[in-house]
Amino acid sequence: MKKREKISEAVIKRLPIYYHCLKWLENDGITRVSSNIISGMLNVTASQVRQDFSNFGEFGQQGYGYDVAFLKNQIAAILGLDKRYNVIVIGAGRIGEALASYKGFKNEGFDFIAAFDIDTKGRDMIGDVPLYHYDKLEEFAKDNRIDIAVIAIPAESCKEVAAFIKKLDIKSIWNFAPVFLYMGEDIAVENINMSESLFMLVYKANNLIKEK
Amino acid sequence: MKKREKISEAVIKRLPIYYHCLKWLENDGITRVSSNIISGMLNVTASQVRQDFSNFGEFGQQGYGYDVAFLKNQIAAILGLDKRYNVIVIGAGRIGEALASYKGFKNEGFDFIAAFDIDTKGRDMIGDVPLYHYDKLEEFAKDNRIDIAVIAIPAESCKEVAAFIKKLDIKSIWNFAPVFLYMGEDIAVENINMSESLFMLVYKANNLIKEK
DNA sequence: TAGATTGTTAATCGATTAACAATC
DNA sequence: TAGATTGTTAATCGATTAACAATC
Repeated sequence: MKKREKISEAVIKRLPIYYHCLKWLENDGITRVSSNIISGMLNVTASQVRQDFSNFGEFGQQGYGYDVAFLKNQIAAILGLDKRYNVIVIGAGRIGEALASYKGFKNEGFDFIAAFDIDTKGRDMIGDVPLYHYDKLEEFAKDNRIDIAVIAIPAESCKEVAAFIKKLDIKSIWNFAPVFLYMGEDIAVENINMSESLFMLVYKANNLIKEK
Repeated sequence: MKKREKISEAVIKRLPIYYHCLKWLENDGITRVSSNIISGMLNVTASQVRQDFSNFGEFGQQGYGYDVAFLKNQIAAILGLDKRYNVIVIGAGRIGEALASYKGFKNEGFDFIAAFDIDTKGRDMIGDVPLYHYDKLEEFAKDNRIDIAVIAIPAESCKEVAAFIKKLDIKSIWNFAPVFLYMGEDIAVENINMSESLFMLVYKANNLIKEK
């Protein structure tokens, strides 16, 4: 992997898309692909595909294209998907429950090791994941490596919980609370903002016909 | 509202953010705001704020700024949030259940009127929303106006269900299946792709220290 | 070899930022 | 009026696309 300068957000956003595309090709038994074919499968130009990849190294061969399995692994490595991650969920409401119970994450390298809530409602598990009172989080964090904390609680307490997560020295927050969370330089945050997405959908639908 | 040419995605993506910001100001009893203050609250420049708004009209006053309530309503109207929408959920698994049960949408103008699944598991409601067998969808669509269909099913059947939704003449799809759905010009789609978001998070976390 | 396709440089396009006249 | 802040034009910055030499 080439030494990377500063890769733009736009490029990074496309990496998971390439990754999925390559996984799909691999599942189909296809071993070889060109930037042109990728361009046809996704909403990108062939030029963009080559430009994007060349940020990280030279993964292809002139006259041949790219080896699907090799390229997939390279992109996985760039994204950090060659490692496993320990994940906890804060908030055992419906969203927290859905996330903790979803079986698909394990395949991708994400192990959901615990869930926490201020009210466990008598449950001690959600799906296969042990559920603890939120009070136990600090102790749990001492005894376990936690890579990612999922926030799945109402907006009100989101910032407070995020600050606590930072204090526990967890480096990544996946935020489902309807709040745009910005935590500064030394902690990674991704916000899933459903209502923003829903509003965008409505805008798009209302402007379908007008656009040409 | 000014006659709009072609507004860029980048601008549209910021509208829901402005909207939330203004709602927040309004709740706080603040009646007046400048582009400079908005810039301070969000991750945008004052210039960008004014540039964005001016795509749709002249909402401010020199020397004064913007009236919060007025601006909020203008943006709501641009997004189409001045109307109500009928929503159905396809898939009564954990995600579908979480969405159908979430009370917050009603406030924003979204009425969840029904859910459908190929296996209702003996339930006839999820939350306050009636649950029907998927077979009943076509009939239901004849008797009811459906503005938005939420897809909350596994990846495999997503495209098929999406095609059926299109056939029913529903104009918007909010897709939670882990598939990038592209449906062409005459139907609006928003994809909530959780695994892409999770991958981005991992990339960000792995590149925190290196960046500067 | 001839054909195909990469990686990269240069050209274009679009979005963001800066600046400022207009004006409340 | 003087100060503040808009809406807009021009300048800058960055990302996308096109083109092509290198080479498998």
